[in-house]
Amino acid sequence: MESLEPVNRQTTPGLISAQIRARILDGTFPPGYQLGEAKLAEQMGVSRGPVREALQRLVQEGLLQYVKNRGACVISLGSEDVADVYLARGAIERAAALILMRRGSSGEFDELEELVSRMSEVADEGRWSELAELDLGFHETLVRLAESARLTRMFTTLLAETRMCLAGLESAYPVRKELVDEHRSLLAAMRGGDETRALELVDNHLGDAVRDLTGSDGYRLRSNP
Amino acid sequence: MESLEPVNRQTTPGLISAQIRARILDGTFPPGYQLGEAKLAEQMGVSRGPVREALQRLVQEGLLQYVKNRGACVISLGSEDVADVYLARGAIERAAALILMRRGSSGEFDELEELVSRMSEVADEGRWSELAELDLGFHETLVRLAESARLTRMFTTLLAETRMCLAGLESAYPVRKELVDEHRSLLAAMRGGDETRALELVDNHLGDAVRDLTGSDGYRLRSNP
DNA sequence: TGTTGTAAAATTGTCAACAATTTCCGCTTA
DNA sequence: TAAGCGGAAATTGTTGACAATTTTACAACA
Repeated sequence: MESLEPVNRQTTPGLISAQIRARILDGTFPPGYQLGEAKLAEQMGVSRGPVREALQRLVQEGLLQYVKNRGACVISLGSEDVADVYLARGAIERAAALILMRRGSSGEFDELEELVSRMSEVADEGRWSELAELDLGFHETLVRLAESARLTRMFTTLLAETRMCLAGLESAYPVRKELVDEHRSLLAAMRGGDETRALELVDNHLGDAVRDLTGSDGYRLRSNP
Repeated sequence: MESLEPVNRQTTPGLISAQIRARILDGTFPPGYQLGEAKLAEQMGVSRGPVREALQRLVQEGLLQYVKNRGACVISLGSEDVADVYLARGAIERAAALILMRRGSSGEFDELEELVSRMSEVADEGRWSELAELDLGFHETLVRLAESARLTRMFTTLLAETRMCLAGLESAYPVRKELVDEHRSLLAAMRGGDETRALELVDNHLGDAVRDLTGSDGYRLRSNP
């Protein structure tokens, strides 16, 4: 017998927070921007209650900062924060990679393979913004495939913060030539079951990203000599 | 000149959520218990607004579940959830251990040494509940010493969920004889800079905990043969 | 007896108004 | 001119009331 999916309508604060989140990530609300409850409420045609709830949700996600009696404003991530975001991503992604490798079912990797192929195409044609999106998609998929509710939950927040890091750059996304190759070789290492190498590649990949974003090397997880 | 600490008065929702959190963790509000906003508000002498905000905060922490139009109730963690909590803890704690080992300054470990000593004392005298608290304290300290805001933030939630797992057991905390030794040898491995062994010990330690909590082995990160 | 429809009760969702706090601006004063 | 001091304006925090939804209870009916 077919199981029926439960209907889940969106809640009002959910819709509101989704809109604000999108505005933050696409740069409409830049870092430091102060979000007045009354203004937002009027613009969206609701009262301040649901808006407050939405803002608080975004604070928990790490996209907004709340100061008592002074409201919410978009966080601005310094280079230390960028390094910390990628450090935390490393923790989650290493665990996800380990789970996939030790699970054994190699069919899991096909979805990742597909993404790498598309990255390769897109990179050849110089569509950099799409490449950036596929890059994030690869990592998001990696964690999702691990099928851990908590790893996924934590990574969702980190992914949003990563987009903040990228949006913070006025310049274009600093795409490296090696980006596609790095994903390809990571995938190969995972397929081959070479745990040590796979974890090393995850670290290096994220470390490279931090170096590109911050200009210096603030990443704290260099491999030992 | 002495630096003056900024005064940070607690916000009302903060106080409320702290109280409710304590009630959940000490078992006053058992898993599945439904939390009515009006009742809580009356008991604490505030209106429903701040209570809603507090509840939402606890939902984000993973202690409550929210169903649209039906309010919040305390989550009940099945054995799958227990395994997932410890899996996620493994991800964070492995990263923290790596950071500490690669940082080099061995003075960091003294605080952990102190905790292990106290664990040993307490275990000899059979004060099990204190031992359980020190156990959690060890892991909390391990992550805090890594000085990563995001690792700490994520671990706080996982620690609360761990306490939920422990509170869910009507029986006493299943303390193992090996508990103290496991911490001691982990600390030794970290001091010695033996990364592979340290990570393995973290995995085994958490895996053992899951086995004791669920009765079966639901932990997904066994070491390879 | 078991199911269906309906109304009452209880609970959550939303709103608008009021209180408390902070910020901003012009005035005074040395 | 610059610092200090109100007071007004703006913003957040909290409240109580009302609307919408869900649950529960109970009667009608096959």
